[in-house]
Amino acid sequence: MAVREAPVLVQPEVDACCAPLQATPLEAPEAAELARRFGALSDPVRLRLLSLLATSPDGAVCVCDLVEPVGKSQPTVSHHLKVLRDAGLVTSEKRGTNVWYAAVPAALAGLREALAG
Amino acid sequence: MAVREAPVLVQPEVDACCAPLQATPLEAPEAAELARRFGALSDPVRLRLLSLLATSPDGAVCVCDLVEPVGKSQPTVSHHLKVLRDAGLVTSEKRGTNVWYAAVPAALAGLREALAG
DNA sequence: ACGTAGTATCGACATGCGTCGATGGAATGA
DNA sequence: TCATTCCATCGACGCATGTCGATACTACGT
Repeated sequence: MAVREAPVLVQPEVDACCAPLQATPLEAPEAAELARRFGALSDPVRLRLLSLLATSPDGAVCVCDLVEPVGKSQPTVSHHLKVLRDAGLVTSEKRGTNVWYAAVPAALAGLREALAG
Repeated sequence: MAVREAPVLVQPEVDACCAPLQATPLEAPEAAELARRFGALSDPVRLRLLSLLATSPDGAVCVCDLVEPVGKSQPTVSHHLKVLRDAGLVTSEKRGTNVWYAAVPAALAGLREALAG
């Protein structure tokens, strides 16, 4: 928890998954992909982690500073971060022995559009 | 599947669950509630059902017209509709022997706000 | 009263998922 | 070289969830 300098993580490309629910009836493949992404948001621990990243003034947070706030074991936090990363909602970057995570705003925007009216 | 007159369903009150993820770090109770709602969107069948309701020109669809499009058994469709209703994303109304379901746009808007940047 | 059609519920099964302790692996400092 | 710190992976456990067939229930038509 010592003072560290937060790196600025590169934001990955994000592919806009699906058309809005209200546009046209969702087909099976689109629905599966959207469900996978919303599934990443369907756990309270993951939402809190994502919120911690999104509200970080530096834009990135070290894993070591994520474990205590959510009150789960280190392996559990690592697991959830992996789920978020696989869903494209966060990015990570190794910096020495530390790993920094950052939210991907464009990915959140993409999900928002799927819910657009 | 005969021609039926679609009723206009009353839209229920929706309580704005949570502040945006980017506003302030999500606390456990808020996170649990948000996760519950996103969990309702984490299944492809439910997303397709919701999309069918949201794209219906009449604003409401009879259950009997939802079973075939999603390709699941009637009990399974009934189960998913219940999950969506418990999450406040859809409303239902009995009309004779039929039950009509409609999307709740305000609920979708609430989730969109939680993702707002 | 009786049969029929439309939904919801029940019971059961398989699978997925969250959780943790233990372990492995990489990078740093002594 | 060795110990330490940080993070990811593994293995295992219990619980939640998606799915279906069978069944119960309600409203309607005859």
